[in-house]
Amino acid sequence: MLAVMLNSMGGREAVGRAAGRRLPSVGQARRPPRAYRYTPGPSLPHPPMAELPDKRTQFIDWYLAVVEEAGLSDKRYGVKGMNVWTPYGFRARRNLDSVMVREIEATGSQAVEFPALIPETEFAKEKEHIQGFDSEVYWVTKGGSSPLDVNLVLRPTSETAMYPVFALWVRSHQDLPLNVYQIVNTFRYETKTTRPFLRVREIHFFEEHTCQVDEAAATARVASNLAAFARMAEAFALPFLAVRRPDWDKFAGAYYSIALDIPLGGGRTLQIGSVHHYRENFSGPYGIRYEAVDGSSRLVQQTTFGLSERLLGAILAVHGDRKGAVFPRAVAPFEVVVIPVPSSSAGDLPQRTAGEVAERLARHGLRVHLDAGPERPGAKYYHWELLGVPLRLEVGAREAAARTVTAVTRLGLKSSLPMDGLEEQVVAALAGFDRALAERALAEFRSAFALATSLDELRDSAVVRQLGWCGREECGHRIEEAVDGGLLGVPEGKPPVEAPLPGTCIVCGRTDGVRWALAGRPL
RNA sequence: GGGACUGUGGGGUAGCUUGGUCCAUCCUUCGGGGUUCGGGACUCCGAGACGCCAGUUCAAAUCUGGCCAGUCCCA
Repeated sequence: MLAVMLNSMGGREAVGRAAGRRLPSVGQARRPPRAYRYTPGPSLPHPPMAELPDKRTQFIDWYLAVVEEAGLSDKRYGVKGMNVWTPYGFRARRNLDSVMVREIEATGSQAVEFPALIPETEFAKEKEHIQGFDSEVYWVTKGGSSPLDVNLVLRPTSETAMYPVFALWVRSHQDLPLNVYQIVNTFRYETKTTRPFLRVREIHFFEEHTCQVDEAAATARVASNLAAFARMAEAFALPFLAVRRPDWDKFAGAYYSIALDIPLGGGRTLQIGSVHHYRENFSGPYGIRYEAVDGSSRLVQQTTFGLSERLLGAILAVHGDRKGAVFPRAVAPFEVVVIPVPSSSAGDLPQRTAGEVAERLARHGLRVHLDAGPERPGAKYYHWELLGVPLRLEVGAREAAARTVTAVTRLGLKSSLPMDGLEEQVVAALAGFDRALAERALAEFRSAFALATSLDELRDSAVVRQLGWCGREECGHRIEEAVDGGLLGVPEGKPPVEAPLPGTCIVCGRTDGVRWALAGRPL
């Protein structure tokens, strides 16, 4: 793993500084974040207060500003697409991973870890696969100064690393199903502009690979993966679509691919994961066979399930707002921040009480941070809102006198919680926050789709279009041309816009085999 | 893969056309002190940069070349 947690940096809880760059600190003095100015120009004598670009009209500027200002990733590392995970960003990632691990292991999958280097000879065994990845792999061709006899590929994904070994592991039907996953870094020589979390060259990758006894079992595994992802997405308050990609857009080597897509507004979409059915496309070339109950030798049927830190980008993109990041409880680096509100007459009472509150909540198992820094409370409010903490607790003289704390969620819901039973009240407030966040996201999700009945409607569309498609490739390409994007494919299950089945293909007007399909512009 | 552009303290910038005014401007930031503190305080003192390597020149942030990095457009 190249991701290294920065620790033992000296100073009391000083996790806020790395490599000379000021990071959002966790345990030390805070200052208001510097003003963000998104239109280049001469400095003003009095710069405006920190203000983010408008999310709707300048999405990518807004996104980059949030990632930078909230200190989630440091993109100043000198290699394109390879960014540094900061202490704060790493906390989010670890929480994200733990949800993925929890849900995939609930389906009986086991963690493994395969090497990062793959011999060219293995990499080349599946023809479509190598064609799909040929242009974006990193090669290791030398050991020291000597050229290698067999060049090595730095894994862009791990099929070709795992499957030769699977062939050794799988002997009998009793070895099946084989369900294993790993969370590792993979490498792709991305040529487009890279973006923190959304498009990187070193990918923090979750990949499950399975071998099944037959086609029906593999199909069931695909369904199980989709269900597991639905549970993850619920934890992230992230509405999504499972869409079967058209043949020309499936994963290199797959029999079919189901993509997990989210709308980003403005007709744009983001693929945050995928589940693939390989059938025997890989088990053939790699010789993954088993002896069946009847004594015959058969090839296994394979599936994979892939996710990455794009999920983190998606969470930022979907939930973030004009004040900055908004994290659902499951991924929030801190679920609660406690802020003492000093006053001249109260002495150290606010600090003391805030400390006690933080300690009680931490003992209750919550990820809590006490911001005891010297800044004024208002500055701290803005700071932690930018960083996306779900719940803020304010403790001042008023609260101390009334035996309460003031609670404000990141969505602005304010309440007064009694000190007695505070732990339960805080947990309830967090649950309420998650629900409100999910509702807000769902409302946005619903408004991101609309039906289209003619190709003209696809042009310059500000929503993702749901349309009738006959399934023919030539019609698909006409659709892609019209939206200036992609035919995402046919949604699994109910389409986003509830409507009776379409009568005709939007392109050719044919009536046979017509289904709802989605078209948008992938980010 | 092809093309265009850019690189000045931690972040953002002025200066570059016409080399000398620059031991480099301003805001922010960072360190220290003091007064403050219920939604981004103020003040005093201090710190920090011309992407890298060559070249031209009496003199280079400024001109030239190569490299590295980044951004945008096209395939």
